[in-house]
Amino acid sequence: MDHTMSHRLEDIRQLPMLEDCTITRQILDRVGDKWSVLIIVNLGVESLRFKELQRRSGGISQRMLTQTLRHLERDGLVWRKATPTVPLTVEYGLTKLGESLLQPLASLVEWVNGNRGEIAKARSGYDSDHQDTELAGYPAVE
Amino acid sequence: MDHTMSHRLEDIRQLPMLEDCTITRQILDRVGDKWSVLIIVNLGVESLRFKELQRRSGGISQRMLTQTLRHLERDGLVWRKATPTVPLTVEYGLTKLGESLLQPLASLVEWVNGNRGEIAKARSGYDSDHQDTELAGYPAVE
DNA sequence: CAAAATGGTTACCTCCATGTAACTTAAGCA
DNA sequence: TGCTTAAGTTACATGGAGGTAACCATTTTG
Repeated sequence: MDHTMSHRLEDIRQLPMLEDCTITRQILDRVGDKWSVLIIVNLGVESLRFKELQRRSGGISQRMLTQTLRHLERDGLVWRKATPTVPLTVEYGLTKLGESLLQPLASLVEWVNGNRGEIAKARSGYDSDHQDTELAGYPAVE
Repeated sequence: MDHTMSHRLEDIRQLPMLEDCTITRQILDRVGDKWSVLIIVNLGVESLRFKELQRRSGGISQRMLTQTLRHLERDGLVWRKATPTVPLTVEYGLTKLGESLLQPLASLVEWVNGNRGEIAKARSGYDSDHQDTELAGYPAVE
């Protein structure tokens, strides 16, 4: 029983759908942007008002927070509820769809946490082998 | 038995590690960049030489392909094997670590594929509610 | 009276990710 | 002679992501 390409995931064959797939790229962009994941995770803990969310998302500006929230809301991951008090009260939270994204995100983050050491090792190995040909300046390691 | 915050993932409590965590951000950047996931997926199918990898990664330039590969190699996700033939022969493939990332990535891509419809619906709903306040020009939907 | 707080919007600036195109080396081929 | 190939590197240009700061309305607090 010769099976040279043994333990690859069977999922893999489906993944190349990604090439022509605009929406997948857009969601990956969202996952990759500077604030979305952090916002989603914070709202995953509990629903929050704008300012409180900002406080918990260390250093995000009002502009970026609104922008990020608008994107997430547009994609149906986050809901927004404004109460016309004075001053205005606005609450944000995850929709069902947003919550369903927590699992895949957690997989990713857990992968990083589980492989932090190996990544760091790979990097310092690579760096000492390539001291000359510098790669876009990473600050050493870990 | 009152448990107001019922069905949240327990993982969530671990996730905020992400805030101070440079390396997580770096890996998310990689996931979010334009080519890394595509390259990883292609190499997930089989190891490939440079040109063949380029052909399968529709439209990537030599410059971006080398750059992306160098980053992935540095992080220990991809190996590179150069054979000093003439012209030079170089083969790329996933390391064990790289292969172990396929699963989390597949989760994400599958999430997108499974929720494509709902996302599209959310977007058109949002857009018709906010025809005025335009969000960074998305091209309609799906 | 002035400052703070809430939830934004708008204008402006900068840096980096990405794209394009030319150049390289050594051999094979017509 | 000169074109092609493989696997890059280098220089240059650009769009957009992201940061900073000012401004808005209204009410409460000092």
